[in-house]
Amino acid sequence: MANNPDVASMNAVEGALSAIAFRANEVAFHQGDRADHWYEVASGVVRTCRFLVDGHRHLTGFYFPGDVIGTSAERFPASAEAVTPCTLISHPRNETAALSIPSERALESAERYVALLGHRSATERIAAFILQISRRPTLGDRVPLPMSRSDIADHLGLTIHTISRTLTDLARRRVVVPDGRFHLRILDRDALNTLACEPEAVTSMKASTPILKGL
Amino acid sequence: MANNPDVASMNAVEGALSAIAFRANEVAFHQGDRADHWYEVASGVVRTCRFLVDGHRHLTGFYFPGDVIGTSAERFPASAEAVTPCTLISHPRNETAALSIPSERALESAERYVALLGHRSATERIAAFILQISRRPTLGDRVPLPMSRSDIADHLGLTIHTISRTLTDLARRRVVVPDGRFHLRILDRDALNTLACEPEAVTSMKASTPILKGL
DNA sequence: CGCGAAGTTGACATCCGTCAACATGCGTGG
DNA sequence: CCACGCATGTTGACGGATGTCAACTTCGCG
Repeated sequence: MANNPDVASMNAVEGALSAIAFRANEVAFHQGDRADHWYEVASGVVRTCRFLVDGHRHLTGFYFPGDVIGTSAERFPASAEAVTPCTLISHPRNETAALSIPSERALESAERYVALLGHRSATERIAAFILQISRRPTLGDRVPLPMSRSDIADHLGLTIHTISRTLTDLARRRVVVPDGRFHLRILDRDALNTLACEPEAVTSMKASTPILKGL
Repeated sequence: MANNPDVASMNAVEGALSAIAFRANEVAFHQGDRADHWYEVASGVVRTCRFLVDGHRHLTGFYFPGDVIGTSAERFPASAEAVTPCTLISHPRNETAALSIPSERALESAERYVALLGHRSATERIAAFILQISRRPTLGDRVPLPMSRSDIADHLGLTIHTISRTLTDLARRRVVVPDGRFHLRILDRDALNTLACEPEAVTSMKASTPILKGL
């Protein structure tokens, strides 16, 4: 329902584009579905989910306006659900160009993600998460956080309790404070960067696990 | 040095193949190098590593004879080192066919890996790790474990102490026992499967993080 | 006003990392 | 053949971070 002609015309290069609106928590597509379309977020926020047999849910990512979903494989490796009411533009999957580059990017971000989940504390994960969101264009120090604690928890591999406690602690330390119901305000970006200490890969090194033990 | 003509001829479909031998801990290629060749493990075991600025090492995978390395991207996302003395067959990267499928597979295994690191206990990770190795063809219940504890730790996001303790515990419970210096013997594969409880993704589900809480 | 969902906070338990001591294996050199 | 030293692995004691359980609060909505 509620098509959005403005949005649809934004990218109307070919004829077959269509904009689809979703209510919060509606499912845009399911994991395993044939990916004969890919999607661009026009408005709202989307999450991609995988459900594991042990009952856990794993959110592989959040997608904001301008982001694209479902370009990397022949079938969707995760389902997509609306975090907020949102509009998606669906693109038929015939332009072959859209294939390899996003795939590499997906792999790259997967690797960064692995590093994040590997051995990092709750504070580090949350700091990195906030910074990641804050880094998208046109955003200043006011970071949207439209997803629930449970969504964040399932994305970072933590519990809602730890999320809550850590955010309270960051607020007490005046690093990021709540700003309205669905936003955070970054007060001390340097501190946040230090906390996150992004584990970017370096090209060469001899050290093993212990941090600069005997060096 | 020490080329292996038997191995080199095994796959000699084109002319430009070459087999290269490496001693244990030698580096086959570095992270960031142009991937104008890809490699097939002919003998021995190889690990792929990423080094993070915080001094941690992250092993993205282990490769056994028959496995291929470095097919997914234009530049190697990780360096490759010999775990044991090994022989690699290098293939020039011109056949375009080798690109997209392995890339999807890499992404898929990355996602499984993320699920593994997400929220799973040391025992679950180690059980899954052993099962993963044991699953390769021609292996029975005798699982090769040629890599050091430190390698396993850096792969699973644990410490060598936890690895050691957990293996001891699994042996005490008669699930897997040491079998020679570099092998394990699986005594109770069912128990191992239960412990690992492979978090295979299912296609639909409503549950959130808590395991079947109110259902 | 009341109810349920979501979030916060506290008490407690548990897992795993850290520190430290010791054991084992292996190569080198006497 | 043994002595020694270093790398690797094992084990124990301990503490801290985070999950679990439970109580309470807040918010949105009828």
